[in-house]
Amino acid sequence: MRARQLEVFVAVMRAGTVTAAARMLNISQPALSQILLHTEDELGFTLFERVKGRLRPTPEALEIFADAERLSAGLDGLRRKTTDLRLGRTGLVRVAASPPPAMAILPRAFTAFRAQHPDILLRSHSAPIAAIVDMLRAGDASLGVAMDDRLPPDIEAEVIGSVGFACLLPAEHALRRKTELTLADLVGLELISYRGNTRPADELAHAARAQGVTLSPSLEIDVSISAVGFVQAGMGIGLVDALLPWHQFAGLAVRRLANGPEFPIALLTSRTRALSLADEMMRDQIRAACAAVLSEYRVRA
Amino acid sequence: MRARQLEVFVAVMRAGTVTAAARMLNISQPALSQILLHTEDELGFTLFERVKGRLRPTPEALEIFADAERLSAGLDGLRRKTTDLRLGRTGLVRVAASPPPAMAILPRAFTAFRAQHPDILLRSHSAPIAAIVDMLRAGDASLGVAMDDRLPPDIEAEVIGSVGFACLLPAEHALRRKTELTLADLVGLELISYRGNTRPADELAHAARAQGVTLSPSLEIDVSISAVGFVQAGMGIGLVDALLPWHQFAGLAVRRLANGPEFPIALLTSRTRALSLADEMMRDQIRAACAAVLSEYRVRA
DNA sequence: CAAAAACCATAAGCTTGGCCTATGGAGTTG
DNA sequence: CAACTCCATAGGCCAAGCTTATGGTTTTTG
Repeated sequence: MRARQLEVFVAVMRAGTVTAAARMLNISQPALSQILLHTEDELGFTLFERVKGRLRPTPEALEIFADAERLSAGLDGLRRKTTDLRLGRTGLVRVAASPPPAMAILPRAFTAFRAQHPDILLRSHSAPIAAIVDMLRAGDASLGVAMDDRLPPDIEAEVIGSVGFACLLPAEHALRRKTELTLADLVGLELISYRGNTRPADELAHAARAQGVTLSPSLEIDVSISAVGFVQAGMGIGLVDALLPWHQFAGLAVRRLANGPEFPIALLTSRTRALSLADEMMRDQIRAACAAVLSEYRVRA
Repeated sequence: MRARQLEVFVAVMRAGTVTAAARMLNISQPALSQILLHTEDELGFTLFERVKGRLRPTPEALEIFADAERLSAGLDGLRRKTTDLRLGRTGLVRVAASPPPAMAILPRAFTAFRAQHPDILLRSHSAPIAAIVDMLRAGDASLGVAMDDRLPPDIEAEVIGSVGFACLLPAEHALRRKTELTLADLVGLELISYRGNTRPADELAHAARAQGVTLSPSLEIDVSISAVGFVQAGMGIGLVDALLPWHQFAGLAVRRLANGPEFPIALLTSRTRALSLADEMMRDQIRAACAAVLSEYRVRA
């Protein structure tokens, strides 16, 4: 039994006459009549008795009607679902990002995405990079945004921008007079920065060596945002990525670090998993949002 | 989405490769490949990523897989059901009959039917004729067997035989010497027979008048089988249809009534309801069983 | 009571779906 | 590197599904 035959049968059962059923399905009466006759021929038993030019359901028709109706409705539902999928009107996009892009880029990307596709569920996971990789592998997220492009081979990293470092000064710190700081300015000061053996810590150490200075981070952090509290408490100067919108936090002065290393901003996807259309649209939005955020930063600097 | 596309999609999801799926569906690999490609084209999004010659389901495919599988299974189930209906391997046949045919004809008809169609449920309702008509009208039974052919116009009655009357004698009654009785033999005796204003009572009275005798039923019954107890108790001679297998009851002697009226045996159907194939097969069995029973009676007589 | 309306079926013709066999290209493996 | 496996394409066939045109029945209506 083909899907069309099912629809025709259900329509005739509901409408009572072939003509009305044809109207319901927006096809001609002979077309529907043919399908119905052909269906009966294939089934091997009649579905309707023709009596005085009218149709009367046979017991067999009554017997299969309930199933036919259920299946027909199910097919309709699936068709609706697929058109929704085609138009990107349904689905769930999960993005895992480390905190700086999660706070700086995703809000903008999600806003633009939501404006275009109001019916797609969005989920943002703020996680350290190792967790992001795990989520991408497991399919718990289809997109990742991190500040590292050195990743396992099964993770594809597309660099969509880069940012330098920012120095977070306690509100009344002397260095706030300068609009830009260099590594040399920080020598001998209490520094709050990334723990050793991480990408940014290595890059910072390398840059310092290149510039002939020695830095001594006295407080190591894991995620840049956790520096906020320590800086506010006056425990030192935060030396962190410039991406996170630090100006949102009170009690901080933010200054660019000149001649420092750059963080790549990478869009991560699993090589073993395909992106849905919705994912791809979100990826575009993230690229755009990243570019927009970076250009704003450049203007401000 | 056509049913075939659904099946192909499910098969590919389950099999993992186009080739294996084609084997599952017993079609050629190119045929399945085409259907899959065409389906993706119609849907507007890809269901599988082709990577290194292999297929990998897209998130969209995963999203609709559950529904597709459910629907595909449902279609399979419906197809099985329809072939069962065609072959008469499923269904329910309900027959309403008055007690004499229910006891004399239906056992034989049901036995033959069951031998041919062991999977069809059978239901026998023993009921007075008015109830049979109601059941046929309501669809609670599709076939009826009664000993009357004068029925409302919406009930079709096909006479499939006729039987005369039988006289039920208490075990030691004097009349048992005769192999056949006439109405004249019964004059003046205590009779147990149908209540007035019923078809058989009228016919009996008419026959008696025609033969110039007067009968005086002293105990009126509704259904012939209820005569058994009264006859066994010696309350009189039962004058009832010859159809019911009276010889099954102990303490009775059965003698044919010669020159008495005949009961029609009628097969009843509703004119407003169609018969299922199973109903029609049962109707044939009832006709055959009736003929067989009547010929046995004739041999015995 | 006859004309109009409603209903179903058939006929002829077209487009597309679904299937085949044959073949080729791409990737994996012994 | 050759054999194997996998998927896609090409060309051809038949049946499904749709159209318009038309005719036969039965019911409704003026």
